[in-house]
Amino acid sequence: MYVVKMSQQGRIVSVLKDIPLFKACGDAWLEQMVAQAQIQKVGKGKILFMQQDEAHRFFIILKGWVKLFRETLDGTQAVVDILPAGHMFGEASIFEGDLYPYSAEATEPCEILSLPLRFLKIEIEENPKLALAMLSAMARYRKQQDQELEHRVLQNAPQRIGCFLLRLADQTKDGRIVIHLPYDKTLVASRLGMQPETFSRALSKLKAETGIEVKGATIMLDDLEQLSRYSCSACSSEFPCKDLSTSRGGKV
Amino acid sequence: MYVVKMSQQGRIVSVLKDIPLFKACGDAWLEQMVAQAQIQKVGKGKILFMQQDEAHRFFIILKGWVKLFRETLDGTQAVVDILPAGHMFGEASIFEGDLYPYSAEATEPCEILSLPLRFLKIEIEENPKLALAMLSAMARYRKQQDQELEHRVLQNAPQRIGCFLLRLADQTKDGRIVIHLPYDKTLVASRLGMQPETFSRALSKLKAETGIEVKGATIMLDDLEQLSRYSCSACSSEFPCKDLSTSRGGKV
DNA sequence: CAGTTGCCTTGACTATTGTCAATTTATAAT
DNA sequence: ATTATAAATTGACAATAGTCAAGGCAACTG
Repeated sequence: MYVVKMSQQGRIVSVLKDIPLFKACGDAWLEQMVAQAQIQKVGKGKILFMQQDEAHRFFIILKGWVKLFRETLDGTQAVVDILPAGHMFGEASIFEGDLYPYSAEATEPCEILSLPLRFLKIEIEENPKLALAMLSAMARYRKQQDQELEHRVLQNAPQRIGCFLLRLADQTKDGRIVIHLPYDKTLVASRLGMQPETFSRALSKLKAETGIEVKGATIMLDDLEQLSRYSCSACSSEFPCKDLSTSRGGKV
Repeated sequence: MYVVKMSQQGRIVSVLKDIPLFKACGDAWLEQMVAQAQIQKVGKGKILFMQQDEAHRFFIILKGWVKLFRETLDGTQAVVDILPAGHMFGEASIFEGDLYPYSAEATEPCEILSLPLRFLKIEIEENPKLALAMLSAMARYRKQQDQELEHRVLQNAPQRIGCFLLRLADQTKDGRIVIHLPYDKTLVASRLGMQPETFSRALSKLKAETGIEVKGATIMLDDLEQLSRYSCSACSSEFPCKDLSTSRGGKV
């Protein structure tokens, strides 16, 4: 872990500017923030923080994927989300009594930027624009969570996988499509709330039911309709999904 | 449905003042809001709005319980929440492109207050205090949703029922406790994401495992530990739950 | 290149939950 | 009270997902 060098500051500022939340913040504030930034390169499996830890900093992923999860005393995990580069996490603790509401772990070698929560908190209180942006972000997240819960209730394992794949694809595209799983199947399974074995069998069933081709982490479809007819029938929203972020692969 | 009479306005204002969100708003604004208020008395099963309807108003429950749900084309429902008197719903559509993100139905005869969303939206944009209060409310909701999702993954049916019961009880209290189910078992079942038959059997199992007594909608325990040992072992947070609202029975 | 490791798959079995149908119990209405 | 109506329970069975153990495959390592 190291404080950001002058030469890197430009890079960091541009990363921050790519995050919708910080559109509301002036350059002066962003630069002040970046001065407090730290970057850490971590290996696979590195725990960034544990649920209920005191939250002093929030994080932005520069490289790699991060798993957010909650776990019981006996070690069983419920995966909250798996986030790609460009995404932020840990910032919600501002509203949770300054405790992290979940644990975070690098699922592969990652580069993680961290910033002090205190400054964010103050700025939210003092900059109404940022407060509004934060509201939008929270609302978007809320929508995703509602949908996630719905999927767990209404979709079975093969349908959830189909839905997951559809959301990885460019839904405006017609015709043949190739999808790459963004991370290990085991991880995808946990992200979808099922066991690896169930995932494997469910993917086979999806293959049998829809005729998709599976080759390792690569999935090929003749067209999206092949999947959407199977998966989206058990969803309250119709295809194409209206809530997809530009950076696909993780919830915003 | 009727516009609120002068004689009722005082009552409405005091209802609004009991909602944490509106602590941030001045009396003048509240009265202006109340002038636009409507009250409707509705029978059981009345649909207040459907998912994806254009959202012009948000609602506050004066009497009765309201079910929020999402449903697929074939009519299968995923219950998002079931709210008691004093709670607000439909306000999140401000951030969802002015469409309701779920459907709402009265689960029994209800008295429902509705207010224009437009004014709320404007006030949120202009009153930073309200924006911050809204953020807190959203954060609280988010926490609940995260926990809900976790419970669905980590707890089985009897454990979820036990958890539901614990959250109805006064968790500071020691010794013998009597709990009343706030609504039909069928509804509780849907709230917990299971079939009525599963609920019935799961409750029997809970009874067998923990020794609670069940008599219709009344449940008696010797002490909370009886339940918490059974249910909370499959939860990432420890007992007692720190996130309970004062008005128990529904999520805040 | 052999050997190790981790990921993925498969089989056999169990546990949990859902479905359908029948019945009992509770509630409300006349 | 008597009936109509809805809610809850129960049994028999099916579907879905989880568990445990074994084997296969591929990537990395020395």
